[in-house]
Amino acid sequence: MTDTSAPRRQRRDASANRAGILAAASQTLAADPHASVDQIARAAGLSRRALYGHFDDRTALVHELIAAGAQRFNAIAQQVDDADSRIALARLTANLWSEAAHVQVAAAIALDEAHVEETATALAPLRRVLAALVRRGQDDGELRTDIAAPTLARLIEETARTVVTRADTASPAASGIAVRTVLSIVGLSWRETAALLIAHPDLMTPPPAGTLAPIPAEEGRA
Amino acid sequence: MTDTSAPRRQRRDASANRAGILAAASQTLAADPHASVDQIARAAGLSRRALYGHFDDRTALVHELIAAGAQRFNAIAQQVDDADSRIALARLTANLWSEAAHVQVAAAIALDEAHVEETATALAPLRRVLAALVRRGQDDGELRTDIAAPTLARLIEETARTVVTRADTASPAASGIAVRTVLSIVGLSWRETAALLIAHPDLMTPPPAGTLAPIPAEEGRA
DNA sequence: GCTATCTTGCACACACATGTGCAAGATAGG
DNA sequence: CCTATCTTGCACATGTGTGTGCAAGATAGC
Repeated sequence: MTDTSAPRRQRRDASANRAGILAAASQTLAADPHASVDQIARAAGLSRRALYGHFDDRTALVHELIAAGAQRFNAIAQQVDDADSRIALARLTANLWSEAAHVQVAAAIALDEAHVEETATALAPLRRVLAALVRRGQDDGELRTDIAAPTLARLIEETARTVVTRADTASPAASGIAVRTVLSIVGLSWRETAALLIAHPDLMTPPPAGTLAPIPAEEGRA
Repeated sequence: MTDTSAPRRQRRDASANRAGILAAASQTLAADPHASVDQIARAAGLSRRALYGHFDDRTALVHELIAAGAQRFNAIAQQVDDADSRIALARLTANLWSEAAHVQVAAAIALDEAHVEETATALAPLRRVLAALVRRGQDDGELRTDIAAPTLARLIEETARTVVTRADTASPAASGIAVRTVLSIVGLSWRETAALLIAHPDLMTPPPAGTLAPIPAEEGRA
């Protein structure tokens, strides 16, 4: 039935509220992965009942958050293509950080027993990029070789997650710390890291807005 | 009433069961800080009801775990007194690791909203040692100075926790990875770390049993 | 201003966890 | 072997979270 005379469109405030719920959930769950549906709804300025009008399930809501976060994660991973694995790693971290507000949720939820598996599959592309990066870096003698590639990759991931999850996103110095931490894990001394960052000043100044975020800027709400 | 003719002593199996509950709780909560009392009791081979015969509260049980873990933590911290802060840090990590089975709980619980504050105060001595160590190391030019002391101390702590919490304790290589990770965070290159570990082979072979655990086998209860 | 859409608040039913009371059974230990 | 101690299983009250149904009210949008 191609119902040309559709009874009526979806109201605009409805989709705005839906987006608001996602934003609120992102914030709330990043702080506490076990936050209740009521907490999320309240944070979005809606009632719990209204939330269930937009999402079938609590898990449906979480699914959507993970999907969105993973998409950003993976998109960032695809963009990195520096010849030097150390630069690539640094850029990956820095770019990832610039999206910290959007990915903190995924990072936090990744620790939740109930959704580990889902986040794992969602982040598979990023994992592949990282694994390849580490392997290549070790072959080229740029990264440490005293730790096996898979272990090192995992270590980078866990460390990065820790920094992203438990850092003050607001602080301007945080980005630098994240990058330095990853490069440390990968085997560089802090002076080597400093030299590398001076040689590549673009690492600390993320690409102009738009380049990194192909996802339409979701308009903010109250 | 100094009741000389005490009705009867506490049975021996009772205290054994109490210890069993603590051990089970340690294991279970390390894996999932939100594990139910029933899960813990079952893991100890007892009924939920029996557990409440040994502990007033769920929190009472957690309290005891945190206290025991923190005591081990802090005892280890006190023993480290190397002149070189890098060696001290490495030894601290290695010794801490040798008690990993006992401290994983505290590390896991430390992330739980409900008990952060308690673990924070319980681990205060360790934090002080670490803070002093970092400050001294920076003054002596042994540790990186591009990150402020408090931040670096926090970074070390978070990283160590991550490794302790999310590593395969069984693997013999894990200890080495933990030490290398901490030294990396602190600013050393992986080759510097390797050289340091070769120069101090005692770091990778923890002191003989008994040296590290001055805690007397906790006898009977209150 | 009419109406379909959205939100709200209240009512449930259900599941799960905590903590307690009590009677009946097992058992360590004198 | 006797008995105080311990464990067990059940029932119960309480609290919290999830998901749904329904009627009444607000409001966007034609």
